[in-house]
Amino acid sequence: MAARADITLSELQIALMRVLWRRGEASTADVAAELSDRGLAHTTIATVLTRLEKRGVVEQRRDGRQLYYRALVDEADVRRSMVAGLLGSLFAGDAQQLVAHLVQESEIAPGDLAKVRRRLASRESHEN
Amino acid sequence: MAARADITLSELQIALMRVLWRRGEASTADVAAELSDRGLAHTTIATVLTRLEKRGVVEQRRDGRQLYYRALVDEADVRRSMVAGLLGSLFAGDAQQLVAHLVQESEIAPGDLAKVRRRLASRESHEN
DNA sequence: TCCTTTCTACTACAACTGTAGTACGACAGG
DNA sequence: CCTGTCGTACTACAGTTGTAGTAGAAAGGA
Repeated sequence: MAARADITLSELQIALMRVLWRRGEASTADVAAELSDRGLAHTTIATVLTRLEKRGVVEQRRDGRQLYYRALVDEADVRRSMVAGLLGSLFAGDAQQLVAHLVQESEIAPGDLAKVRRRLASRESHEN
Repeated sequence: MAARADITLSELQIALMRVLWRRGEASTADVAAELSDRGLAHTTIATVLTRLEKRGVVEQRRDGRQLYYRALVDEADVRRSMVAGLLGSLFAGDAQQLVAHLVQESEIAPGDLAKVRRRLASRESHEN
């Protein structure tokens, strides 16, 4: 639900969301614990979470004194809009160029393209 | 040159840069003219250009009263860092997942993967 | 020379972000 | 009951971005 077109999140925001996506629901403390390697104050985490809530990206549930958060957009939604954004502004909307870039920058090996295709083919059946 | 690691630009900034990349050098007016469909005031263009200059992303040359700008980073640099950023935060650094995403979201057809690979292969042989 | 057009420099301001401190209420251990 | 701890709410502040107005200088036309 709530597959809004434009869901652009910052790196930190995505990091928090990833915790929610993985766990389904998480308290502020849970999120802070998982991101403890960043050395952020827990109030920082709380602030970002509150802002995401205000923005409608996550929802908040209260249990006693604690707040539990749950994502309102899924990872695919965010990927969709952010990849589309990058594609549009830097690759003239041409995904082939993006793939070519990945290969040239050695982010992916040419042979892996076939691998991806095979993997997808076996997963989907209405494909040619 | 100046292939700094982190060159993250906003959509608007990229749009300005694209003009510079295409033309090599362009005055504020040139850039404004090419982006006139956005309905921005030319002072807006000038402001953004100045900020990019301050940030070291472009350089400025003065000719009489006019300022001419020239990119100090090339498109590949920006693509590199921005794609890497997206890859890292949203795809766990796994480019195969990104390619799979592109196919699944119909940004690219499975058959095009082979096409890209072929295209790159033939380019490779011409490469000096 | 004087008025008008054209640029740039400077200033402004609202959003959003990263980051965190402080205050205050609730709860658990003595 | 008292006190420290914990968690949230609120406040703060600097940096970036989008957006643009205004002032002042320069150049051009009459």
